[in-house]
Amino acid sequence: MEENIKETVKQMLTEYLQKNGHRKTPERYAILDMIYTIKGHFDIDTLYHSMEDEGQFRVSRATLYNTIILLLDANLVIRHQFGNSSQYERAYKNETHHHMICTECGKVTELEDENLKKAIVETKLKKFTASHYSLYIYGVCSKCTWAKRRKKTNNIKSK
Amino acid sequence: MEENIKETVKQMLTEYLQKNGHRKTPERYAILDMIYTIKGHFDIDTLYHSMEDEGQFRVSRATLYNTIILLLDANLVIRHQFGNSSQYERAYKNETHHHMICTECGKVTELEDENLKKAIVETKLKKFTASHYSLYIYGVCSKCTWAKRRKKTNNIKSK
DNA sequence: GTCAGTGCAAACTTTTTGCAACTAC
DNA sequence: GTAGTTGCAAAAAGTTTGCACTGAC
Repeated sequence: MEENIKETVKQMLTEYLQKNGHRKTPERYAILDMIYTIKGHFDIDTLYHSMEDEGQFRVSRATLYNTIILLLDANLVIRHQFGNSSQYERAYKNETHHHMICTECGKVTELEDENLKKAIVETKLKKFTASHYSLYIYGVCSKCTWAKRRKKTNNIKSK
Repeated sequence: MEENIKETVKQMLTEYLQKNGHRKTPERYAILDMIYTIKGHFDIDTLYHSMEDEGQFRVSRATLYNTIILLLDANLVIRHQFGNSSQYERAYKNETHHHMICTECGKVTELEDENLKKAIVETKLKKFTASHYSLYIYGVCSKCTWAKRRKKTNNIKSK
């Protein structure tokens, strides 16, 4: 099943490259394969090291940046922008999910909610053709809620 | 009315600073004032120049970064992360809106939709206390849709 | 008077760019 | 053969940090 997805996205890349007059380089396929091996989010640096360590295929960071742009355009990867650096994740056969981001510790938790998904998809947009979306809910995770409460109590005590 | 908002946020900042044992520096109030003068999004660089030009108050970039962190914590400013640099906007009395981002030209359009807003706010979250959220809808704006269509036609012709 | 806060410059991180070498076509 | 790609290193862009000085308390 997983292998099936990899084969499919490989074909999608081939089609995309052909249609747009780009070359089918081994680097591009190796990067795509690695991305569809990683589960969840990753940034360029993580991808760079994964390629070398697990993927046994060395590519430069420049090539990673170039290739990611192609893959974004081919709808094979999506980009997120929480934290300092861009985060990416595979786009094909990856259920759309929402993100809860803790403003205290930066932890990102994924969230599935059918009603919410439905509401967003059904929203009518003017002069715009939507392809995908990202919902980020900011707040404080349970762990940090307790940490914050402790801190506040201490502040009061020390006064 | 606008002045009223500025007065209110100034008071909110004073309260926040007092509660957390921070000093009431003129820089902090000048920055807050400038932020509530700007309509819409801004990044640090824009804010830096606005302070000098319109606000006639010179502050260093370091202070801007420091102060923004305080204002985020005080819920007086919210941060967005589209594009390369962080974008900010005032938080108080600023209706929550959603964003449509064109993946071709990068243009960001704001969107108001009551149903959508309701659906998001009413979503129950586990182990998480939400404070605010951001919805980014990616796609192609009408202008770029036409540009893309033209390009495609040309490609076919040239083959 | 003291220490939090500021300005400055240097450092750091992430991303982009220019160019020579390479290779898919 | 040639133009699209790659790797490298330098540059750019955005943000953080160290430190001396300043000013809010």
